[in-house]
Amino acid sequence: MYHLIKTEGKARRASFETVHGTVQTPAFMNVATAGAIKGGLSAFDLKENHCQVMLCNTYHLHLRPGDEKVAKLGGLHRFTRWDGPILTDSGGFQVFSLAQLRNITEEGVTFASHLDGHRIFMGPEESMRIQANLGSTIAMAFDECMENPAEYHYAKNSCERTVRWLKRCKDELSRLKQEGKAVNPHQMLFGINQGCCYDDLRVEHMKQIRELDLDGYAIGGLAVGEPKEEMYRVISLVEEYMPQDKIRYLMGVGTPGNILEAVHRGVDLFDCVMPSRNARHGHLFTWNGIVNIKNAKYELDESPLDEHCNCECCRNFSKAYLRHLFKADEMLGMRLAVIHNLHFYNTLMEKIRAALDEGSFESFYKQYVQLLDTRI
RNA sequence: GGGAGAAUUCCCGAGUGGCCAAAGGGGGCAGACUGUAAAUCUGUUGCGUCUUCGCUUCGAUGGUUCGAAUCCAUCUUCUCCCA
Repeated sequence: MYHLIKTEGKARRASFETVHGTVQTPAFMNVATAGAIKGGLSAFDLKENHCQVMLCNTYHLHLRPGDEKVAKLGGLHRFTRWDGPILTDSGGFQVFSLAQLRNITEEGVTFASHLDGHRIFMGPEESMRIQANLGSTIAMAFDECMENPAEYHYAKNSCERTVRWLKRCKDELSRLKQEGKAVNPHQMLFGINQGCCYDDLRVEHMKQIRELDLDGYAIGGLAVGEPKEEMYRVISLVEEYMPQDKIRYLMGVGTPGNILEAVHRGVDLFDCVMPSRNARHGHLFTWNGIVNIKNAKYELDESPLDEHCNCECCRNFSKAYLRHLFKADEMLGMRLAVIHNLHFYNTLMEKIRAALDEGSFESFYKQYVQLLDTRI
């Protein structure tokens, strides 16, 4: 259940109730693809770093260890020991990002496993069954995330099919819940808007999926190569047609600057691989800008990564030590870096929420949009 | 004591007369990363006013040659084999 607390311009401060707890939005979900944050963080690390929602992946968990096994083990919450909300991505994006050897039909998609190359079929029903086994708080609809740019007629057909798939997802999930086959009987379903950068397709698709009265709505197919101005334009366009009383999720986005811009345009929820992946590569977000910790200039730098940050890494260690850990390929380096970046993202969201609470979001936006965009 | 072989740019290691400032790794330096197969990918790595240019470099010194990392002589160091 979505409760809008306050708005400032398009920006929304809200809370979102789930059976696994309430999410204060705007929020950033921390990506734990295979049930763990890459870099060696557990659910308890996430809790300590102010994570509200963990995101796991249908496709990956289906392959390994297998969703039926996860169900036998009591579902993802019990399995990972994360007791907060979990959102599972549907597998639609993997079809797009694991590009090789895929064949899309009305029924679903056949594609090659990245683990051993064996052919996998996944359609709306399969995705829902897997997610029901995983027992996530929120299931995502099975969609097609198109290449950018996509040819207009292809995009139009794809959007129409995604609507049909969405209806099948909704039907299948309610069937599973009715038949007691969902680990989480209160599992929610979010629909995903597509349409590339074609305005009429985006709008038409949004209008159609909002009719289905789902628990939340996502904007998909962005940040896949288009210029960021184009992304912002599409967000603003689609936002006009999104229900006011439902949570809005911008999938896979993005940089701190992207997130601030999207909140400014009315988005509530985000996820992105960037903080964790970049952290593993030594690319760190701080309130003074980007730090590439591997740079030679930090060799003798005894100061913390970010003096304004309260994470385990910044509270205890110097840049010189962190750099050394990276150079020496010590696992601790990656772990500390990932902790820091996630803490930074989660803190960014806290600051955004605080600004909205105080009615000072507009000035916060003006103060940070430049900094976050050009320096971070 | 006798014999054989080797010394290459930060490291390992190709190269045996011109197309060699010298392959390929590693390391170094820098950059990328947006619903996560990837601890991955890209660029760069002798000096110079960084150039279809010049200079210096392939253990050292001297020589052969129009031209040498590559051939010859001597020296130095190292490895292996026989005593």
